Amino acid sequence: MLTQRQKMILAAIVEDYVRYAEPVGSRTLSKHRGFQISPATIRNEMADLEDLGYLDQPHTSAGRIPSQKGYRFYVDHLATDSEVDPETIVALRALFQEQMSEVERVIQQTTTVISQLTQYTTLVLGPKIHQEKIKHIQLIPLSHGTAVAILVTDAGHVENRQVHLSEDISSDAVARMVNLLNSKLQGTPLANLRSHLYREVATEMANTLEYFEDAIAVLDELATVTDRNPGKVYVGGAANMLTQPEFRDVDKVRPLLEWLEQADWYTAEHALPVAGSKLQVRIGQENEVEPLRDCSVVSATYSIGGVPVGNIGVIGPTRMNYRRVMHILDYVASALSNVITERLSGGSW
Amino acid sequence: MLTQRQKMILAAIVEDYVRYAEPVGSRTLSKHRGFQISPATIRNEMADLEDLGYLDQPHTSAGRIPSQKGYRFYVDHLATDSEVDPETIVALRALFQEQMSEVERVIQQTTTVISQLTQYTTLVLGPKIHQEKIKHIQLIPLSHGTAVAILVTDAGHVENRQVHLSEDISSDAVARMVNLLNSKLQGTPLANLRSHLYREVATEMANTLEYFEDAIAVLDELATVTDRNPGKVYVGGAANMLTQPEFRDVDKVRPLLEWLEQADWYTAEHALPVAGSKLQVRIGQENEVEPLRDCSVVSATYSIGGVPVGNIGVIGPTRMNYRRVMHILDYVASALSNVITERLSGGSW
DNA sequence: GTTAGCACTCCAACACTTCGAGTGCTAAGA
DNA sequence: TCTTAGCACTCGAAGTGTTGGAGTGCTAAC
Repeated sequence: MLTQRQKMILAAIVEDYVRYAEPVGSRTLSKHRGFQISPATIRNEMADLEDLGYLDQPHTSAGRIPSQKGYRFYVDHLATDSEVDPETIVALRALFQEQMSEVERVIQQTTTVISQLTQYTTLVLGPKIHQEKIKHIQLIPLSHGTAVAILVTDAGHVENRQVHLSEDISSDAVARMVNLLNSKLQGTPLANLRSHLYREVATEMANTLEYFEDAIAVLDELATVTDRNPGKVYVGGAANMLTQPEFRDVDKVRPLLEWLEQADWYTAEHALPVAGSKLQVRIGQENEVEPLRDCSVVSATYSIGGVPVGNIGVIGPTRMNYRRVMHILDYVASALSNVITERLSGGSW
Repeated sequence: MLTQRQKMILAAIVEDYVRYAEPVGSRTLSKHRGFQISPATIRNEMADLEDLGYLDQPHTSAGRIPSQKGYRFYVDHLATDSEVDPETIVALRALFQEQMSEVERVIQQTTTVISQLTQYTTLVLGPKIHQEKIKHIQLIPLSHGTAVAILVTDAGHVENRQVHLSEDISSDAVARMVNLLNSKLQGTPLANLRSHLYREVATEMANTLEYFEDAIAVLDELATVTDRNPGKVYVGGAANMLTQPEFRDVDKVRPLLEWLEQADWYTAEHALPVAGSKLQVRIGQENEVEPLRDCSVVSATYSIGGVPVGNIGVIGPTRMNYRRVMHILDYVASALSNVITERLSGGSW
C-alpha cells in the first residue's frame, strides 16, 4: 500500500505530466506545488514509486512519467471528484437544453460537443436498434419490379431498403401485403424479426397471401439491415488526435485514424468497454483493439428508461486528462439518458 | 510555345517527381529514360523551363520540381491518355458489376474503392435531392403529440423527420391529411416543395382540412431537411493523406483533415469544380478553399439520364498522379452514371 | 546546337562539444 | 529513523564543424 505522501506525489506527477507532456522532475515538483518537502525527499519517494512500478523514467537523467500502472492507480484511487470549469458546464447545459426532436441529432451534437470540450476523439454507439419494436412497415413501389421497403420503430427510427418485387404485382396486392405484415409484426422487437419471420408469419401466410415470396423477400431485406448495423456509429474530433504531442509522428496516428475511418458498429463496440453502468477506463495496453493500445479510452453507457442502449467513448493519449474527461462523460451520459428517455416517452413538450 | 523537346523534358520531370517525390536532376533524367541527350543539354533546357516558369528549384544545388504552372501545362497538354494497369480496371469492373440496389450504397462503395485505388482522398457529392420528385408522404404517429414524417422520392430516396402534432388528432384525421398531401404533392420536385406549400396547397387546404396547421408543420419540417442537406457527402480515405511525404508534418495535414471532418454539402460543393461535364482539375493555389491550397483536386460530374446530379472529387498533393487519377475518374464517372441511371429507370435486373 | 569538363553551391549526415535538467548517493542534521 | 544539503554523474537537446555527394552554371571545344 502506498503512503499518503506517495499518493500525493503520484497524483502530482500524473497531473503535471498530463498538463505539460514532459517528464516531471523532483525540483519542479517541489516548487510547482506548495509541497513542504525537499527535492531530495521527493527523489527518494520517486525512486520507490518507480521500483513499485508506478513510474517510468525515459532515461537516467530525465524526470519521471507515470507508467500504465501509475495511471491506473490514479484513475482508481486518486482522481477524486473535482469541479470542471464553469464554461464546460455551461456548454453542456446549453447542449441539452436545445430542443432537438430527433434522437439521432441529439447524439450527433453530443459527439461534436464532447470532442470540442475535451480536444480528444469521441466515439459514440447509437442506440441499439435490436431492442426497438416494429411500429410500422410500408412498401412504396417505384417502378416495374422495384420498391422501397420502410420500417419505422417505436423509437421513431426509420430504416429503408430497396427491394425487388414481382413485375406483375398489383398495387392492391401490395396494400394487402403491407396490411398483413403490419398486423402480424407490429410490436415485434427487431431482434426477433428473423425468427418471427420463419416461425409464425411464414407458415401462416404461405397459404393465404399471394406473392408470398415477395413478402418474405421484403422482410428478409429489412432484417438484413438491422443485422448488419445494430446501430449507428458517430465519430467526432478524429483530427484532434493530431494536436496531441505524442501523435506528432504521422506513423503513430495513421493506424488510429484509419481504424476510426473504418469503424463499424461491431468494431466500435469491441473498443468501448461496456460492462456495468459505471464509467469504464481502459489505459494503453489494456485495450484489446490494436490501434488503441497507445491510447486510453474512457467510456460510459447511456440508457433509455434505465435500459442501457449505447455507449459514449472518449479516446485520447494515455496522458489524458482523466479527471476532466470522466467528469464530463459522467455528466453527459446521464443528461443524454434523461433527454432521450424523455423524447421517446413522448413526455412534455 | 514550348519545343517538342522541352515538353518531353517537362513531362519526364513531372512524372519522375510524382513517382519519387524528390527533385529531379539532369543526370538522373538522361539515364533514367532512354533520352538521347546529355545531362548538359538537359540542364540548359531546364534552365529555360525555369525561366519560363514551368519549373522550380528548391535550392541552387538541387534538381528541379514542377511549378504549379508546370503541372497545369502537363495536365492540359501532356497527360495524354495512357493505359491504367489492368488490376485497376478489374477492380472497377467488379465494383460496378455487383448488384447493389441502393444508389446510396453504390456511391459509398465507389468512394471507398477510388480511395483504395488511388491512395488519395475521395470526396463525393451524392445526388442532389432537389431535383427528385415526391413519390409518397407518410406520417406515422408515435406517441401523444409526436409522429415521424416520411418522404419518399421517385429515386427511392427516403427522408424522415420527427414532428409534433396536435395531441387530440385522431388517426382518421391523420389518414385524411396524408391522403390529401399525397394527392396534392405527388410529382412535385423537392425544390418546389416550399413554394407549392404556400401557393397551392396552403390556400386550398386552409378551409377544407382539419388540423391544417399540423399539415403545414409537417411539410415545413420536410422542406427544412432538404434545404439543409441537398444531398449526402461521402468522404473516403482521409487517412491516406498521411501517407503522402508532403504531409508527413502534422501541422500540414491537420487543417485538411479538420476540413474534411466538418465538410457538409455546401462546403464540399464549393471545393469541387463543377462547371462542364469534362474532368476538371484544380492545382494548388487554384483552389478557393483554403485548406486545399496545398492540394490538387480532380473532379468529375456524374449524371442520371444525362442530367448532372453530383460530383466525384479526388484530393491529393499537388504532386499527384494526374494521369492515373484522371483516367480512373473518367471511367468511374461514366460507369457510375450508367449504373444509377439504369437502377432508377427500373431497367433490366 | 550539343557536350565534356570543371569550379561552385548547398543540403544531409555525422561527429563533437556544450549546457542544463535531473538523478543517485553520501553524510550531516532533526 | 527520517529528512535534506551537497556533489559527482548521466544523458539528451541543441549548437557547431566537417565531409561527401548530388546537382548546378559556365566555358570552351566539337
